[in-house]
Amino acid sequence: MQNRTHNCGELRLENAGEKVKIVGWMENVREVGSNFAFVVLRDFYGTTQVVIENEEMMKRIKGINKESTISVEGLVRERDSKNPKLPTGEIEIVPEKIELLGRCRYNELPFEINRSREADEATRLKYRYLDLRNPAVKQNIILRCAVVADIRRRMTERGFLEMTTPILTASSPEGARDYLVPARKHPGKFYALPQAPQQFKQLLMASGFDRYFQIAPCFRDEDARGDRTPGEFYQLDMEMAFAGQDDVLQVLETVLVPVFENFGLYGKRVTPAPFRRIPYREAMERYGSDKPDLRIDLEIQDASALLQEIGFEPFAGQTVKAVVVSNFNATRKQIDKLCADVEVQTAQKSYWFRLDENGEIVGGIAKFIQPVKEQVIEALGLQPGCFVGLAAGKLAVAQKTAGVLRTKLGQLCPEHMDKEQYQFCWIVDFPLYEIGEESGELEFCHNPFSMPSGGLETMEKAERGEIDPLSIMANQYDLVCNGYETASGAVRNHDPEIMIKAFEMVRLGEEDVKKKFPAMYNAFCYGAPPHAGAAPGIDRMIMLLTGEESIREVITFPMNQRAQDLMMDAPSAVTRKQLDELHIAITAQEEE
RNA sequence: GGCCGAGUGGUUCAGUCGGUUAGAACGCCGGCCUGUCACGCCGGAGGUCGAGGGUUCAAGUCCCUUCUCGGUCGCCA
Repeated sequence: MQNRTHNCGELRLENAGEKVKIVGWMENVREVGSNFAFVVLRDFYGTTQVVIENEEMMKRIKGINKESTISVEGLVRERDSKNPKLPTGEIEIVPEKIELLGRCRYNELPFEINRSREADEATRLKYRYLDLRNPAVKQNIILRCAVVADIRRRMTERGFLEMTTPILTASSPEGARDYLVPARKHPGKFYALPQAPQQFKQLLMASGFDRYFQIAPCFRDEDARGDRTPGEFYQLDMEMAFAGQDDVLQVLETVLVPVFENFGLYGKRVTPAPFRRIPYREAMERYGSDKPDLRIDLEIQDASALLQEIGFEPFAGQTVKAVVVSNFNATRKQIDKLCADVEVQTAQKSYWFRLDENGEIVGGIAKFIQPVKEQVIEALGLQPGCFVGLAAGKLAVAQKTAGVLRTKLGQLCPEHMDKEQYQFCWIVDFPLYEIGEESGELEFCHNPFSMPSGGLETMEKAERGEIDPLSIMANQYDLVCNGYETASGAVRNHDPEIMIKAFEMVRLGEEDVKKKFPAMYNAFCYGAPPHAGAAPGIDRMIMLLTGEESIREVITFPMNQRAQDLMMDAPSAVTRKQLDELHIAITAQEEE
């Protein structure tokens, strides 16, 4: 027999008596007698048991290290003792011929394949090809393939064309740090890897493509987080011509809900479309975050007027935000841990007190609350058994701290957080401008591509000083799921005149627009369609679908926190000749 | 770049107040075992306690420096 007749996951009782050939990795050998053993053969599809019953085969097997690849030809036989936990647990193979296909030269591996998830992460990344042999690790990647295929089908069905855009492109003047690529033919000049195909997809709209999408690689030279891989990531980049916010939201809702229902952990427990739309300011006020976890039923209340003047120093003259938790029964130890965690994450202190079962104010800052007890109970709607978490500071700081407090309190109280579901919402009406923390001047809040709400009229009013620039909203939206930002998009600014006015507000002008976005500015001067789009992050979506907390678990070959590929040893030094060709001189060299 | 945590046989960890020969589980090697499936039983090998310096009669343990990994803040239009 040349090729395998079956894979390791498909043989069943009805195959008994057939002569077959299977191939795979020798996962384990269980010797249970002098010339009697069970060999577990594993391939992509599953595992199948091979039974060794004579001296010849025993010798053969003993000469082969585990994790070698072998082929086994033999007869399928019903097992004497079946294993109901395995799909192939009713049969075994009685081998006539065992061939060694690829020898594993080591009898000790960096980690045990089936327990690789417990191993040190750097070791896993270095030996990622072994880590991926673990079916539990491989499963996330398989799911990712299925999800991407499903998204492609759904987008294509809706008339979106999948188009690729350049990977070597121009450095973009704003946003994250670029990855630069030296241009051999142009000494001193550089390509950049795109942070997103943003400008290209908008140019496609100007070209008359009506609906575009791409599973697009994006490159940003920024530091990693648990939910953010360094270097590169993928997004479902999409854009629609002659379309507005409602069109984009509707497409994403109808594409993503079935994806989460079919591939997620919680079946049909997915927010039905249309999702709630929460204005940015309201989200900050009620949830203390622009990516609220709506699985938590707690909301933030304002307690500034109530608590500012009670003589508790940290509250004096500050905005005070409160999170009230009913039927609270966590321990003192848990509360202290909670406050410590909040402080680590926000660099802000948080405060608390409780209204105990007897209606007494106790714990934390109780003695400061005591004098205004009745007003506090009334204003915050407290019942006996309530816990009140408090944060204070300038408005944004108090909101953000209370937001973290809210999330942690939700996670602490199962009664207030129904975890087993996907809760979606849109955050809309982001401010177009903000006062930059360093500059103290007006700056773009998010990105300069979004259409200001109200368009030209709004910008003219702002120009004449009739409205505060800070009150201008952008037609921009984020998709949030379970506290993660899963997509970001906008109705784009396709009008050169509005673009210039938007730039003028931040002390830039026509020349700056032309310089920063020459292609887009010029293209839009030749008749551009109104258009809108968005970009859900694929990696984060797979995290949500698999329940993984580390983004590295859903990427085939991830880099570590310091943006190194330990398996390929990237980044690495290059030869002098390569550098010379690229007209690159290294001025400062790290000790190596 | 700041802060927090971790680093001990191949792997995951324990190691008390500084005190005898640094332990366990899994893995590996050898032996036994004819229905295992996380097989079992017996025996064995395997350690520069991340690195360097210091305190001490004595350091895995205390102090200083440094490296590495993870988390977090800054950063991510």
